[in-house]
Amino acid sequence: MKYWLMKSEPDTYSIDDLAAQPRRTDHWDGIRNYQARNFMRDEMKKGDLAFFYHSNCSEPGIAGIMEIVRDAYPDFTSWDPGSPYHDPKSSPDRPRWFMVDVRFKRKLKRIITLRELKQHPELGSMKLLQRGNRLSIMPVSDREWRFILSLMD
DNA sequence: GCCAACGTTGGC
DNA sequence: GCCAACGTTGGC
Repeated sequence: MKYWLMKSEPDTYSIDDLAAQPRRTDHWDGIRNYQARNFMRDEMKKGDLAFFYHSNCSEPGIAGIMEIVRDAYPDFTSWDPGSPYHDPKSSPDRPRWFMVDVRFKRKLKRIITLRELKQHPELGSMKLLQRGNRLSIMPVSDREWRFILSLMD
C-alpha cells in the first residue's frame, strides 16, 4: 500500500466538495501532466491513501485524507469537447489521460499548512517541498506520512 | 496580480 | 534533436 499527495484548488474543488459527493466518492479528473499521469496509471492502486492538498489559495496545505477506491481508467473528460480538460489528441480508442476514483475519509483537525511543513527538517526531502515543484500528484513516503500526521498530536 | 520555475510545442 | 516561445502552476 502506498501513500500519495494530490493537489486541488479549493476554489475549483475542495475537500468539502469531495465529502459532499454521493458515497463521498468521485473521480479525480483533469490531470494533464505526464509525470502525474504515470504515477496515477502505473503505481497508484485501490486501497492506497492520499493527502488532499489545497493549492493556489490563501492557506495552501494538507486538508484531509482520502482513499483510492478504483485503479486508473481513461479520463473521459479528455475527449469531451465541452470540458475544460478537453484534449483533441485523446479519444476513447486511444486515451491519453487517466483518472482514479477517490473516497473521502476524513478532514484533519486543522489544515497542515505548507508553511508549517517547510519548518520541519524531517520533511526536507519531501517532493512537495522541492524547489519549483509543480507536480499535482506525487508519492509520499511512509515516514513522511506518519510524521505529518504526528504534527496534529 | 506578479512572477519564478517549469513543461510543452513546433520550427528548423 | 535543439531550443526559443509560449502556457501553466502555484506561492506569495
